[in-house]
Amino acid sequence: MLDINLIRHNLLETKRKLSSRAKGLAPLLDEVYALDSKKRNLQTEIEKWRALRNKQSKAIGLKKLQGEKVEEEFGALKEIGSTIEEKEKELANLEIQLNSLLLSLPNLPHESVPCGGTEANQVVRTWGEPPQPNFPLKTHWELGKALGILDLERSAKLSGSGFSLFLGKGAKLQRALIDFMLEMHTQNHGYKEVWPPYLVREACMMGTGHLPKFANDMYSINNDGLYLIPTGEVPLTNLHREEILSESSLPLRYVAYTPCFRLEAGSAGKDTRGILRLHQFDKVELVQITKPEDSYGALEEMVQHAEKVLQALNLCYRVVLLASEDMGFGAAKCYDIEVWAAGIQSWLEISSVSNLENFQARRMNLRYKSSSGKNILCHTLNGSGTALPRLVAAILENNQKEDGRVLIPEKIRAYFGEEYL
RNA sequence: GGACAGGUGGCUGAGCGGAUGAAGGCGCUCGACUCGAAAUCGAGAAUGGGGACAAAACCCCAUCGCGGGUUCGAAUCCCGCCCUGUCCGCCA
Repeated sequence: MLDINLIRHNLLETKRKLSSRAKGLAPLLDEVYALDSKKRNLQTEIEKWRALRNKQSKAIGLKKLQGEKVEEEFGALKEIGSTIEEKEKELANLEIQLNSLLLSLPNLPHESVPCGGTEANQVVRTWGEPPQPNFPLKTHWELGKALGILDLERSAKLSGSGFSLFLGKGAKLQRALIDFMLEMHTQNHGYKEVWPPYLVREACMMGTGHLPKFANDMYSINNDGLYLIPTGEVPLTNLHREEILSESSLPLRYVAYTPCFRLEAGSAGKDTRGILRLHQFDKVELVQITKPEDSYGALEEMVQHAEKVLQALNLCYRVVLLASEDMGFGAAKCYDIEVWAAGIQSWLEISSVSNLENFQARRMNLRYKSSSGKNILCHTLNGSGTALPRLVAAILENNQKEDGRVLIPEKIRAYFGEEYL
């Protein structure tokens, strides 16, 4: 959520920044501005009436205590009461309009973010070399099927398209990769391991910004109003919703393995082969909660934490700084990490690391008490460290041998136990 | 899922229709005493918002789990919901 004070005092600047994300957003800010001033006028008026009522009610109480008659004063006060009630309804209405508008606006891009669409994305660095063996390369779904570790026919039988089913060594590989990544982030990068719920309340989804705008992308439980998490970011970031943290506890670093559930309503027909786009997939997620002045340092750090995973697995990747129009809803700045998949000859987005600044913190009222005694909104960051299906796809396709076997990266053999799939 | 008991400031805990934004205690901050500390004494200290202002002081409003209702007036009475605890049931 944007800071209403920013819109009040720097309307033009805010409009300019927001416009770089998508066309048509600037007029909404005019609307916010108008609603807000209307709201404040009405609020001031109501408060004057309330002050009057409080004063007179108190006077009645005093009189009554002294045994004086007070009944004749009730009429006038009752009238004030109904005036207030009427205006309060009007105010509540304004507030709902204003709030739903504010909740639907994306975050402002950081000044270092390039303006434009995907064509303006910048490759920041590339690591490793795409493998170029001298035999025809198979895709991960061909390899998975041939090795008997990935059965997409049967996952469709169970759940329809957009699900995966790993068997035997394929299943074990999932477990090994999860374990490997959790160990790395907890032991080397200072994250605290968390095993959170995968169903959360509506308030959590509001807090991270997945609601109200993206209800159509999520699975919900109509029995009790809970939502299946689309990413581990949701439970991790919401851990401290509505809290005032102590300054010394920051930064907080959390890592969790979770499954992720996405309806993918808007992506019908995209990435239909293999396991590149699923309704349910697994991910190791990193989250940091920091002081405002520390968040951009933390962002660079987190990208490197995710990179370490790919480096350890010896997978070629590149880091991309996303342009303003390509970033997610709440991000002020975002890096994607794309891993090379040799079989399908493509870069796969395997991690997305974002600084949300105080966008989520404002929604979830997440603050810390500074040494001066002030309560200050925290900054929140999240990033995948990393997503599993695309990691598996990359390992399969990049490490395949001519005879169809797949070499297990050395660093996870301790977790996996064998040299080949 | 059922029954009962609860939800009040950083914590504990009183208040159960009016002068209470909230007693007492603990903790915290500042000051006095002290060579220093402890003890003692004094003072201060919630959050959000609006107004005014260069800014602060200041004025006002809201907030006692959340949302409604009754009332001139609600932490207090009524209704609904959420959460916590205990017991019972069910269950991995």
